[in-house]
Amino acid sequence: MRVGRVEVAAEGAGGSITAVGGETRWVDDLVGVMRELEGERPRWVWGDGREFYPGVLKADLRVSRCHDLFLTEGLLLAAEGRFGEPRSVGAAYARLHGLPVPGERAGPVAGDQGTLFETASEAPPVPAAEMVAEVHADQLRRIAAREDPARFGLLVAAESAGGLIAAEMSHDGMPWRRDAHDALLTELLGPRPAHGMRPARLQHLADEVSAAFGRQVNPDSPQQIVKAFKTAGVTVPSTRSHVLKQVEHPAVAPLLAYKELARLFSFHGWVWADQWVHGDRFRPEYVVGGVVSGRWATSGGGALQIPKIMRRVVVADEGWSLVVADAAQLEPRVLAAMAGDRGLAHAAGEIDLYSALAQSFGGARDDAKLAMLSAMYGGTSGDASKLLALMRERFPRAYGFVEAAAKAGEDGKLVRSWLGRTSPPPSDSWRELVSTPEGTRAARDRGRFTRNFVVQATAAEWALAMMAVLRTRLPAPAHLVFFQHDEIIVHCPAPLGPEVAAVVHDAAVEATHLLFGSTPVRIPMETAIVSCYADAK
DNA sequence: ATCTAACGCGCC
DNA sequence: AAAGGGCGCGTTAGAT
Repeated sequence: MRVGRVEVAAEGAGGSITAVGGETRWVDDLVGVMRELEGERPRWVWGDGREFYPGVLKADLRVSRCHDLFLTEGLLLAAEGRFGEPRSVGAAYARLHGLPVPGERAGPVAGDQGTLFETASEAPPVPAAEMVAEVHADQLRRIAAREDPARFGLLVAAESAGGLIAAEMSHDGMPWRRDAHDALLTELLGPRPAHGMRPARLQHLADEVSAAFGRQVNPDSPQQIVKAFKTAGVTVPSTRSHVLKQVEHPAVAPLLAYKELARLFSFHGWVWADQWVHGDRFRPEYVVGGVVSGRWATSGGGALQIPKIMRRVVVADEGWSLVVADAAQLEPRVLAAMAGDRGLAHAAGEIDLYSALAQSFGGARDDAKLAMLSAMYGGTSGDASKLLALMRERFPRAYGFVEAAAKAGEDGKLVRSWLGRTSPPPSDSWRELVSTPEGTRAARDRGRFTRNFVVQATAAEWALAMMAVLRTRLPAPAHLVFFQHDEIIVHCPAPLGPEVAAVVHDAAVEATHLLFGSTPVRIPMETAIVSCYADAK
């Protein structure tokens, strides 16, 4: 069903609302009016979902789809080679009208007070509805002007859906059993210590380290550790755990144990839980498109770095289940589809891509995997060069695809994902460095970045498309509670588990079709219906 | 007192 | 000879 776009701008409790092409109305209860209109499933157009949508959720309304001007502006600016310019509606409007751009870091202005910056700190004094309307119209024009407007439009829709999902996941929270978390910490570290103190187990390990060195050493200080080892006659280049594992010294064992537990204590300990877990729900702050490749980042809570050992405290509510699903071997499958490499696509039609690859190689699965990863990451270590030669021979189009991306990067050019997300340009200092004799290293570094960018960014947009589809098809009250690059968790009443798993499967198929049309490549999701996250795979 | 860089390691 | 892409974030240690 084709339905219209409706622009909204909140101002206090009320706001303005405009069916595109029609009159702008002021309404005192914006969310109430939106609730009535949502039945027609319009695409809501708003400035910045991070500000706008949480209030809508608090009022218990969820919308089907939106066009997020802030997120879209970021995609467009990057595609236009203007990476990093301010993305707010106010900034976009100011650019349209040649006004000072809020948030812009302009060059220093001559003055007798040293460094002054010409910055418009606030949006232009124009009604929000007017800014939304003009920026929206401008964005639609710029999307239409892209090389492939249909693909870019899909990217915009997927990114905007990501904005909805991120807000909803923060709103709903991920099940997180505070009592189980506390028990786990106590088991590993000892009881919760007083503020500013080490837990008993950590203090014990720290004392062991000092005893082994025969003097007081702070195990949190790499400098002190390196010095202490030197005094003991052992020279270490760093205190990374894989380095220390090679060292024979009585301090090593307690030190490694200390480092592991200290990280748990400070990153995901009691203080962390006090801040981020409430009512047995973990509510992190996601940053949609926070990584240049389009992956999400977090601005708090470290949701994308939760140690695996913590999975045991993620437990479904009584009578509910977690449907845990991840897209296995997503990046090589995406590469196969993008590059149109028939051989690789054939292998990517199998459940275990690397095994299929190994057959084609006539080698071991591990070799095939290393070859694939080296091609995507630009690695050349160990046996990789031999394997890469084989890769080039057997899968010339896939190999050529990532090589071309690497070459473009080395030449300082931009690269784009399948749907048109664009890499940042190299910095001025990079350009200077690359033109010098010592510049080859910098060029190769950027080549590796752009080589990986095309694959990682396309994988990220596949995941966004998959979630966007999934979100609209989930049977109520099932809802997404977690997303980590290629993995999702849905929380649902237990009887709905199998249906949700089926919907996840369908969403993956649909996303593959949306991006790549007809392709032999399959991007399957492995799903598990569990009550505890730790029980998945 | 506050900011920043480096380190190191958790996740994909 | 070795070598890989992307992040967040707590701690230390040095700079301001």
